[in-house]
Amino acid sequence: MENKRIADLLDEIAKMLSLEDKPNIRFEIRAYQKAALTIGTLQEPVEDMYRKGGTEALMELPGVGKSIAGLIEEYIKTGKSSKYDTLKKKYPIDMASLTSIQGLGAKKALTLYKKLKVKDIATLKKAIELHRIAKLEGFGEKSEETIRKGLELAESSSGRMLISEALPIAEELIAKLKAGGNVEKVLLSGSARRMRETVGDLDILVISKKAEQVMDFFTALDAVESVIAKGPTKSSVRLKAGLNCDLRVLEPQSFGAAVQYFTGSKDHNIQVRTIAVRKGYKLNEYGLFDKSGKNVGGSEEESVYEALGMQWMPPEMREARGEVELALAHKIPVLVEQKDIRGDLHTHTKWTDGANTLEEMAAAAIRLGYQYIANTDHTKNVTIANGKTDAEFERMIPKIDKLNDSFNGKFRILKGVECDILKDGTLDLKESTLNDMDCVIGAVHMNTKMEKSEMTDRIVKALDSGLIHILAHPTGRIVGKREAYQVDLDEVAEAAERNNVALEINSTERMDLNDTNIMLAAKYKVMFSIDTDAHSTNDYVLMRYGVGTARRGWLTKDKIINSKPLDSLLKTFKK
DNA sequence: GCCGTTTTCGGCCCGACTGTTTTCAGTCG
Repeated sequence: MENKRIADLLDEIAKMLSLEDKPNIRFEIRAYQKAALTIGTLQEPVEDMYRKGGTEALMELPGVGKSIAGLIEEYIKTGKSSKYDTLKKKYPIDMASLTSIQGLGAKKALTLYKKLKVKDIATLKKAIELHRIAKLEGFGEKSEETIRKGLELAESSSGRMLISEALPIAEELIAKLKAGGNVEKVLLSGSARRMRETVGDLDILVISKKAEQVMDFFTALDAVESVIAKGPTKSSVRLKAGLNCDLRVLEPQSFGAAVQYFTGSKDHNIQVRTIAVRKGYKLNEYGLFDKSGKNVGGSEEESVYEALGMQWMPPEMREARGEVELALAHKIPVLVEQKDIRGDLHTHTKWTDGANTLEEMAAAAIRLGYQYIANTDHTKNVTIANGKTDAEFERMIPKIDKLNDSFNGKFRILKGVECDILKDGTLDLKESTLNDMDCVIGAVHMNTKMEKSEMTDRIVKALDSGLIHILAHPTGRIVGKREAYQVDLDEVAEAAERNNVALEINSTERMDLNDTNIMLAAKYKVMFSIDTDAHSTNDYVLMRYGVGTARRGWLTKDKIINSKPLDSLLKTFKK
């Protein structure tokens, strides 16, 4: 039983509870939502916890008490929940799908069911086609249009965009807002500031005395497709690029609280607010107010946390994963930064499937201030990428040596290879060839549909060869496109620790390892390598997203091999 | 339904915008 299934069950119960007409039901709803969140973000399978420690163990989880622990027990044992079934009988609606549509919540969904027998996406579509929603009491033409558009959006995509696509869009909007005048300060907040791998929308905050002009300017920008809402403090638009953007105009004295609030995450904020309440404050987006109603939050985010007895923490950490406790203890780690990165250890050239020559890749890296790159082209088994043989790699060695001579010691190309890990866990090149390389990356590319134990053994065997320095994209996932293959990351991390192999944080749309897997792997004494897997000189810019992901995994500089100077990097590569 | 450095009972984060109705419920973040 996956945690997600249990979390979804609790979430749907919460949605159905919101239809109940009972006093104080909203707190029960919140309790189910909170429990769903806890379980949804848990690393360890809840089922394992239950098998080991029963309902007692479940009740240790924040937000899980006697009732919900009992419900989970029932669900694990029988695959059913009587509470869920009772509610479902009363509300036989596909709540999860319907409420995922923007502008449609549980209450409206219920009305649609009662009046129009809408119970899922298909029946909703029909109701819209027949133009029946607009005629309902409490609805209207605009409501129907909102739901129709929301449905369209939900169907056209999952609604989220890669951070590497969204952040440049946000930065362009911010530049426009600054250039447009009337603003004193502009800042990106929301999940993009937290560097989540995908973002659902953009949240931009400004300080301005001329809110109306700013809103007019913003909603009239070329990048805007349509205006969803427009008010004096908040406007919301759909961008042509395919995502929504909110703009909020704030007062200088509340900017700190607003930045804190809108950066989120929501769950982080709930924890921070709870602390505020406990200390006798009230925290909202306008400030941190003491009992006399005085705003003690200030114009900076730091001062809000400080007033609450907390240390400021990087936005990437704010996911309610224990950072609040660390902040209260003033033990927030110093996370790796982009400026710490001294080189890129996973790059490709024209020789296999890249777009640039090695000379061009080196020149671009030098311009970025890097001390080194590893040239890691593909091996023969990866035929679609024009992978090379042992003999071909051997022949490259003198060429790279010659090129390195031309750098006069100021830059170094490491002789490398992205060696395919074959189906049986052996490597695609000979041991003698790999031993001639400075940097050997092991990677799984083919035959990825294996049993979990089989895939785990395959990778562990490759690591145990002692020939690999870095394991590339350890889980094989591609955001929004390809699921991770079945693999036991604990066993892989253990093997990496045993063999002194760094795990890659691949900065492309793979985002692999991702933040939670980094946290999982970091329980072991392993190092990480943040790489762009660059297939052209343009790809070097992706490094910031890999660094962002590493920061979301709470990694410090000393855990990142490519933050090391060349000589100490080469020492760690010596087997 | 959960929880406790104020509590085992009585709290639980909080506000903006929209649409429809005419004072507010629903939705969202």
